[in-house]
Amino acid sequence: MDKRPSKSKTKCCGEEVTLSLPHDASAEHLAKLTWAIAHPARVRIVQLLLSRTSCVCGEIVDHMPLAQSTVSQHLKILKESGLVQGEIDGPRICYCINKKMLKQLKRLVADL
Amino acid sequence: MDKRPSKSKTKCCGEEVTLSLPHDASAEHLAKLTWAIAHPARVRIVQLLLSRTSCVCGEIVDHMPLAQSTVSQHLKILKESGLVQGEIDGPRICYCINKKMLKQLKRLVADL
DNA sequence: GAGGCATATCGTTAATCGACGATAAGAAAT
DNA sequence: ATTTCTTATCGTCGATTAACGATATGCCTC
Repeated sequence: MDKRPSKSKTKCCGEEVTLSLPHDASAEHLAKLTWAIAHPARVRIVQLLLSRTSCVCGEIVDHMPLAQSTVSQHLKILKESGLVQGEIDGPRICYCINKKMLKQLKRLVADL
Repeated sequence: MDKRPSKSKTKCCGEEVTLSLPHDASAEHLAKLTWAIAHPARVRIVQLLLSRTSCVCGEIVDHMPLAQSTVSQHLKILKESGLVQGEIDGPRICYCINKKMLKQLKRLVADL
């Protein structure tokens, strides 16, 4: 997105209003993190992972009204956001919240 | 979404695992609120509205590399989420953050 | 009432999401 | 090595998003 000429608005008064907001990579970051939990199923998964002290795996599927493949996709999204980590534990995979990322998300939202 | 038979998983042990998570309307609510800011442009808008003590309007367009109609759509989404309110101010429209909603969002995220 | 701005809405398009079933891949155990 | 169980990926489909330009709507001013 934002593939357009950027309209860099020097306007007139020499104030150099490059883009008004300070480039803000944090905006992108916040958007990415919030997007990860911007779906009821993913909120549920996060809550589930938090309620169980640490990791779970196929249990998640049992606790959701969704097909295994769908849950897997949601987990992938959560992993890509960094909010969730998956570690191999024998034949199954053990998911857990990345506390550091969660804290980051909380901070970013709190600082709004 | 969630148009399927709900798979209510009584499992076996009489523990009545209806759906594991307590119906949680708050999950939906959180998902809805986070979805509203799950886009860089919308994060920007929220930040902009917060930086200016209160309302702004077409200024938003000037500060974003997006077409007016696109910004308008993002504003619509933000309004629908309740995070932003728009009040008519003569010929133009004055947008401002709904502090109450923002607080709610912060609370929901913080309580994760 | 006509003309001007400021916003909103409409209609379109390409891209992405969310869901599924079916199939592939990986590790443990037989 | 084969089976079994668990998870990931593929391919599909309908719905939704994000973006645009063009057009409609609303309110002031003249």
